[in-house]
Amino acid sequence: MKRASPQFVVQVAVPSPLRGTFDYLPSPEHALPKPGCRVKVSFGRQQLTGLVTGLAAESEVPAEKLRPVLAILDDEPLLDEHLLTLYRWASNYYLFPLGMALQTSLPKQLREGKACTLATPMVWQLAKPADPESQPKIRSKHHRQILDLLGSYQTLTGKELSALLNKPARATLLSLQEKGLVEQVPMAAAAATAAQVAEQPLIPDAEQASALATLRAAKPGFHCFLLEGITGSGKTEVYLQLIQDVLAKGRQVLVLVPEINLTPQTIERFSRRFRARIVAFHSGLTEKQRLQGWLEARDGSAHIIIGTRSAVFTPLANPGLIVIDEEHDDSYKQQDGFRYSARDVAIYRASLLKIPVLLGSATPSLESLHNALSGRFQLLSLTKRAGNANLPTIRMLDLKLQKTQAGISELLLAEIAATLSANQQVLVFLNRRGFAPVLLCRDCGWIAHCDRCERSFTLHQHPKVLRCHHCDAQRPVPRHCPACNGTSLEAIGLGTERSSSYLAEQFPDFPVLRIDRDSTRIAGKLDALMATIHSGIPCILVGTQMLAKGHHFPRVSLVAVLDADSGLFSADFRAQENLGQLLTQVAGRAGRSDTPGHVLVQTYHPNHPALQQLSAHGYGSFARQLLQERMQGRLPPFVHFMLVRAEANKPQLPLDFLRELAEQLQKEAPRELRWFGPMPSPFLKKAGVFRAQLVLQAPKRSILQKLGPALLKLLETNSMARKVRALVDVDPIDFS
DNA sequence: AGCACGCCGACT
DNA sequence: GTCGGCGTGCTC
Repeated sequence: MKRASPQFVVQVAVPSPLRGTFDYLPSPEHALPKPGCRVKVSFGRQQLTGLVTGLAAESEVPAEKLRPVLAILDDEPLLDEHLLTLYRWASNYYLFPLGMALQTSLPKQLREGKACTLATPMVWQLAKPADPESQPKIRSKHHRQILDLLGSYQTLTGKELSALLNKPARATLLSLQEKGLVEQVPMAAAAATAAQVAEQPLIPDAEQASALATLRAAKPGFHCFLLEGITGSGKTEVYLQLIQDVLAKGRQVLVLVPEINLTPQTIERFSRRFRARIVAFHSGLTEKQRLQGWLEARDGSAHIIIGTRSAVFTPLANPGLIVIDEEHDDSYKQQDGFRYSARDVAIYRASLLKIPVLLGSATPSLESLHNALSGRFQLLSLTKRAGNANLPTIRMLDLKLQKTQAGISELLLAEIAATLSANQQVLVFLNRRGFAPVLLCRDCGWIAHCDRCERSFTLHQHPKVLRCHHCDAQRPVPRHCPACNGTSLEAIGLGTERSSSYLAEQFPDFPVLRIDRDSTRIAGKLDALMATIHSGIPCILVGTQMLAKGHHFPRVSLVAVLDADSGLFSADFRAQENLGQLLTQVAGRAGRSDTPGHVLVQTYHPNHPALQQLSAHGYGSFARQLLQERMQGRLPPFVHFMLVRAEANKPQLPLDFLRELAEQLQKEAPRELRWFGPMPSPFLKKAGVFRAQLVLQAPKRSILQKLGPALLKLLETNSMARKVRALVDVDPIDFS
């Protein structure tokens, strides 16, 4: 039966793993909620906070099943139409439920349905004089100081003023307010006063100037630029000067950085340059601060928004530019749940917003490089180091000709000694934490291994414990072999603890600083280590990737890579790309000031073409060569992957599940689709769960995308669906 | 996911 | 006798 009056249904995305949105009736006593507003609804037996994604004239669901919206939580949309479209696209592209995608990137308080009426912070500014002729005289020094500060900073919060003056400012402010000299205004209104430049930009060199000229010459609208600039070439200066242009037009800038780069120093560099409201989303924020930053970005009072992966979904009132620093960094791809790539989402967002996006890296991903070389992105290059610093020379050190102890060859030992006595610092890179990756019984061959992951335990000495690096399992170190009771337990292989303690023995007069996830677990420890390094005293740094990214070590003149070989012969087709990026990034730590640096790479394969190319011609040429190989091997970025993984507590279930899936999917599969599997995952068992996977490959993303809905339906209707946890990873980077 | 219903085993 | 194990069903 038809309804008498026109009736709308409200489409709501709720935080549930179920796909699609759910229809509700508008509540009779309220107005229709607008798309983008949060609502409270009953969902099964629970009450949830959902987001209105649209209104429809009618529902496909039988009318008697429809329940009313219980409450409307926002008068005005929390998310604008653009952001809603972006979320919808991402949910669709990454085959992840919209309601849950929304949930992962909204501040917690908003997810939980709390009101978002956080008071806009008030700031002080100079009042417009009512009568310029009759300015009252300022006698108090304290009064004068405050007026001067407001004169130069334009707006400041009471807290900021107190901090600048180093004493409470509130009483003085109130008295100045009484005299009509200062006034308090909400932050948002204050933002109308544009961001300003606080520190003069550096003078760009010829390459920077040319990159900037290209960036500035671009017509308004969506453009994607790839800034390929070697370490130390001044990419950040290019970002800053472009950001300055955008701020001058009164628009906001979103800057994405890898987690490891979001340090106080990065934020400080931006705030030194610009007198602007900068919001940084980092892990140290309280929920209240996170919400505050989110709201400031949304209402436009924040000019610059810096954040990691999830910041790509920050609402922006007036966006003008997106910058993605270190665009090759794997941390832009979320590895669980909503498996989106913040880099790709950012590019799509820029295209929706019709604004430019600037990707920067010393070691661009092959995806971006391919886009740049094929003309989809515009390529900008910085090939020279700023100032008089030179690029370090890279030398291979053939381990076949050398004796090693704790992974360190005699020749390297001598180089380290020479560097230290020349008052320089040494960086030793080894991408493995702990003392040794294997504990072996020499008598019977027993190996300490984690039965939840079926992988060997890593032996740690500080504290002395066996740890599984794939789950959180931990065991005491046995004194006797548990299998044969023998005493010939031996640590096999190499970790940062082992190399650093050996180096500490060899160089007792110099500090040996180990920098990895273990040694920096305690808050403030990393800062303390960094302080020692920056004091400039000769010392040895031993560390993992943590050392390779972001930090500048001006006094390091020797970089040693203990083991380059694991990246050369890996089954993972991205291993060489990652090795090249890692080696180049570590090498870039050396010789950044006036001391020339050099890099020693220990390897059993000094003539491996990848290493040769890298050391002789640098990453740029190495990466272009790899692209050729990827094209011939029909690998990304020339084809695209989608990975379906199944997990269960019995070894056979995931495989059976995927076999059934593959069989049914085959009926729908287009000709261009290729299959790999189903097969057990290379990393068969993780934290006690057995895993299998099916990889789909196609020459175009759209082919995989078209398969999405059918795939999801099959995952739901699979006869084993209740016993198996299945997930889809679009554009996966981790196949293990 | 989250929650409830429902039908079988070892405990105060 | 019941407390609680987790298989199964459902969510506009």
